Amino acid sequence: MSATVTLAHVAREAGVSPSTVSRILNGTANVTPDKRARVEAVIRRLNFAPNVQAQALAAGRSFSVGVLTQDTSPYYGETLAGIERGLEGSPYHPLVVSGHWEAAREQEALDLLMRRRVDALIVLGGVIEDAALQAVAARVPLVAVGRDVSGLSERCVLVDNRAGIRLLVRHLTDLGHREIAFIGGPEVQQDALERRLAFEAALRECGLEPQAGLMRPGDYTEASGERAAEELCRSDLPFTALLCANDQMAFGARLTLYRLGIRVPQDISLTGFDDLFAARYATPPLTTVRQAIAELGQVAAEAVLRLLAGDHPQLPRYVPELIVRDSTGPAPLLSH
Amino acid sequence: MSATVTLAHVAREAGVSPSTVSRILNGTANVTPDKRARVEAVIRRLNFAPNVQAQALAAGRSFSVGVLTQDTSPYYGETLAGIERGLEGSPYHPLVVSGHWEAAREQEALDLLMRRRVDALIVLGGVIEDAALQAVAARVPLVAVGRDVSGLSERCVLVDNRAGIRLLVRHLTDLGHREIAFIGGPEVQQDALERRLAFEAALRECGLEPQAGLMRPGDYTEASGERAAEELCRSDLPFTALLCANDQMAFGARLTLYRLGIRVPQDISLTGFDDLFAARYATPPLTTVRQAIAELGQVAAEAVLRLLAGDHPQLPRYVPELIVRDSTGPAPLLSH
DNA sequence: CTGTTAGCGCGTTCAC
DNA sequence: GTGAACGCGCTAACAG
Repeated sequence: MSATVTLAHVAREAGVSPSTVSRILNGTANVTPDKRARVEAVIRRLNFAPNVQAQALAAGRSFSVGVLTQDTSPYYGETLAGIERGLEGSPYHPLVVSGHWEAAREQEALDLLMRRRVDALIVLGGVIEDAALQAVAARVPLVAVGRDVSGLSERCVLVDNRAGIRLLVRHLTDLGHREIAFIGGPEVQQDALERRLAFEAALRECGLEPQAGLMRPGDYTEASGERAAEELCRSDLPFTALLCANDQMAFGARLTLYRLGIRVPQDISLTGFDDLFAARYATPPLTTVRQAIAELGQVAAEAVLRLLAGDHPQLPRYVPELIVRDSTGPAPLLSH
Repeated sequence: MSATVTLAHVAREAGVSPSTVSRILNGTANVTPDKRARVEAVIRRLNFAPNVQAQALAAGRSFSVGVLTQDTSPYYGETLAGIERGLEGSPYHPLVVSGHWEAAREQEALDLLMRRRVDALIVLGGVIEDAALQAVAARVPLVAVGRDVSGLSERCVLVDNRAGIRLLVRHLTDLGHREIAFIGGPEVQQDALERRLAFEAALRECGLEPQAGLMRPGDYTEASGERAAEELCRSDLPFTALLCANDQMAFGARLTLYRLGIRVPQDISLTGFDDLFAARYATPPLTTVRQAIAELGQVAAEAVLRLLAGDHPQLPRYVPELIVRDSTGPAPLLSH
């Protein structure tokens, strides 16, 4: 059990003071070339690696940015990948904790991150009150993704859910669909509510009236999409298109349609929202709205770095893009 | 900018010594009820949260376990979810870093984790030399998943790739398939090599001879499966089943088959390996081998906790299970 | 039971 | 340019 090498060991071995070693490590001041060479040699020989905890304690910064995520769905997986990429090259590293869409657990996660003295925070969604986020934002730079935190709007990376849903509805009505069913997300979440409202509004814009019987609640999971689609198909209300509030539910719905022998898109057109990586590999490939999730994560990370550097970064507004694939087609004559 | 509250503040405010506060925090020793009550009140009032860095430095343990993962594929996503679950309830938290399947970056990741003084390590796959892992294993408890590290075999959570592949091949031959194509993984990875060898062996067991023309290399990504399937279909060698070394490549291959108008399973039977969450939602649902990935992660995490507690946990051996879904069916008369 | 004294490993003044 | 001394916030002997 080789005892850990410390900066002091290096100093002694190199015949210099600890401060000198520290200076070389951080480039804090000039050091004679030969001394520097000597120290660097010792560092390599002893395989010295500075204790980050000690550095953090002494310098007052931990070089870690806390990330409050929610679950392990592909959605957050892709966002985290973006964050990792955004932090790459910087001395900062992400410390990820899940809140599981429960205010209490989100608060615990935030507490944990604060106790670990993260230098900054990235918040992905969540249902915790804005006040709690404002509180932590008062202590460290904070950027939120997919959620508009009151009082911190200029620190939020958002997509325009309204516009995205409208693109889908337009696309479907252009194809001749008039009876469009809808599976929504958990409305405790901002975006889920926005998408449902946007769906109803877009329908009206197209001269159609939302029908309660064609709208089912889901919770953004595949299983809920599967179930909701079942209910919709069992009811006798006819529809030729099924718009799901996110891709995962569309995947679930796809399974139900497959089981019932309903063809996509010949019998029913199917759409999602998010453009998860998997959407392209669905059968048939899923028509959806691109959120560029990974990019959102990366942008958030970069914004955090700027904040940490004392900047006041301008967060870009993201406009969703319609991605037409094979899961949508002309409306059939209503028959099933 | 409310200055951070320290243990010393609490002590002063409560009229006790810092040690007493520390004792109450850690339950290190008995304290008079009234003193304890007084201190706890102050803690709540001041909203005191101990600095984990300082605790780590003083106590010599950081309460974090490092996780070396590789990429952000669903495979690792599910494993990480399992690890998180396994650590839940314990005072330990995961610190995740990606190695991107490059020895150099994996080494960097390990260095980073050691500098952060993680108390233990969980290694997911990777291509770094065993020696490097043995080196870190000498400093902290280490558990590896999906990789057999020489000298640390009793610390490795493994699945029997041979057995899994054999289940698939048997399943296919039982269905009458004789011409089975194969898309393999990157053979720098242990499991990919094992699976390819197992495929050839299983074929022979069934009295069939592996045909080089029906075997294509992939890299475990959807895109590589897509491409490899294209090549296979363009070649004039007939086959009635396509066995992919993992689910993701099967998803990619599925897209190619869809594009070419080849029906699954009527024209070609398709199989994967891993049983990712998404396998059940493929169209048609994918026949595959269950690895219980999330469980593997959880088991690894629990093993690490036991090691940290001084135990010598016995890691269970995982036997893969064949999951028959709709992507496989009787072999058609060769025609396409 | 509880306060006092030392560090944990490093960064950072401050003088030299 | 460089070393000595001090402090970051907390835990752990050590006495009492």
